[in-house]
Amino acid sequence: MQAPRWERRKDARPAELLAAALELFVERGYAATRLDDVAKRAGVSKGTVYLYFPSKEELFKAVVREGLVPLLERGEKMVAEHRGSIAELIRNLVQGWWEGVGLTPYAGLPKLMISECRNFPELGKFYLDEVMARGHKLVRKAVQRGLDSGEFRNLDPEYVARLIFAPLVLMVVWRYSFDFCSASKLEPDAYIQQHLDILLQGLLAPAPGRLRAVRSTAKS
Amino acid sequence: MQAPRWERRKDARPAELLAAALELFVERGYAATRLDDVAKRAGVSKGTVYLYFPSKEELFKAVVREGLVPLLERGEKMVAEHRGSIAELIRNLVQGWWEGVGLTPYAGLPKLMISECRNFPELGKFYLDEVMARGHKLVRKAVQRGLDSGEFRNLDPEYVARLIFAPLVLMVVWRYSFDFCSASKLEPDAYIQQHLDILLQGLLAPAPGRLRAVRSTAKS
DNA sequence: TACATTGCTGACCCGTCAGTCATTAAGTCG
DNA sequence: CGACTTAATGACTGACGGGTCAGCAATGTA
Repeated sequence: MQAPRWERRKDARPAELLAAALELFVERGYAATRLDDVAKRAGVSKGTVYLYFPSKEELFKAVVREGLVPLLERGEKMVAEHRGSIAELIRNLVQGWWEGVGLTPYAGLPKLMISECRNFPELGKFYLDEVMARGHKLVRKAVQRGLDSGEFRNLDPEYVARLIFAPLVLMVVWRYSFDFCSASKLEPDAYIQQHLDILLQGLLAPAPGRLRAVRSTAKS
Repeated sequence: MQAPRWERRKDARPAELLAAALELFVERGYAATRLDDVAKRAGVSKGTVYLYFPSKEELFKAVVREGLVPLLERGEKMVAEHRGSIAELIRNLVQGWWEGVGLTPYAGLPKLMISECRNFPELGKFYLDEVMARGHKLVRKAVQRGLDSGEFRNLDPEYVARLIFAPLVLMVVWRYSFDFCSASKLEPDAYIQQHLDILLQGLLAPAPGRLRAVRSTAKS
């Protein structure tokens, strides 16, 4: 009459374990997450974790892999297929990142990787190669198109690509660290719009016939 | 004839322990740093650490306190005493931060706090109140002066202050995390100059008689 | 030299947690 | 139902590291 103490659900376990692990890694960091807790949140015991993943490290890698690769593919498709102004493409990439990462539990991964990759260099290298380099390349390609067409003024696409996403990345890093000490008054949408507003005005080539130089006067 | 096994140096110990702790906390993070190693790097044994600091947590707090308060005082003075264009003031603040933090061992603190503050909320609150809020206020005040004088166009100084430092903070966070997995090709000075170049062009009010709107077309 | 003071040592204690494995019981088949 | 397979359990091990403290040795005093 009573429910069985546990059920056999071989197919569903890995996904449930990955979801639980993502939550806890993001909440507490890699080192501070106990596999007992991951198991409990997934509704199993610790031994079960080891039926599906050979070690804590492999579990971590699986979480990162499952989460971000599909999003990168979406972004690459956007760059390849976009027609129209590059300013618009950049707005769309930022918006897509915000919806696909910023508003999902995967928003915790940047902070997680920043925190842990120095103590787990193999994981860091994996994330750098498979995620960051690929994302960066995608954005740089978009910027390059803006340079080629003359829509943007003459700037280094390497740096511009970083500058586009730096405020966004830092925002989600923030949310998963300091926001738990003190509620942030930051309104993400307004912040993003203001960033894009300033950035794109800064990038656009001046209208023909008018140049305003903004030069550094700092020494060195 | 041989040197004594150890010497009494009551006055010098705390500073040496703080320096060793800063290095190791920055290298490995708070949780992963063993007090045995801090002691060894400072040339003493673990017991000695507990003669000068009541716990690992208090040691951590002391490190943060010693490092950043003097720098904030310098920045506040710069804002209060500056005469001339606000674009110039912002360049100077950024340059001062880069020289006083970015190029020193304290550049590791942002990554350290980001990594640890969620697991040590008391530390996070301390850093947020004593360091970040104070630094943010200082920058916001500078931006406000630019708005009041009409040098900048009409923007939210709260967000602008964040946008000024986001790329810089992320850069040092990077340096203390991913750079150990793969040498970065980033040239910090050029990156900073390009950031300021784009940002300040984005902030400046258009010359009278010419307006170019850069509006969002993304849906909400 | 004898004695007192105290900065410093390092072996030890004890809680924690990744990883193991003997055991248990859910599901399956005849 | 009984025999069998295997998903799942959870007590256990061993390593690790924060924190303690009894004793030692460097220094001061007479």
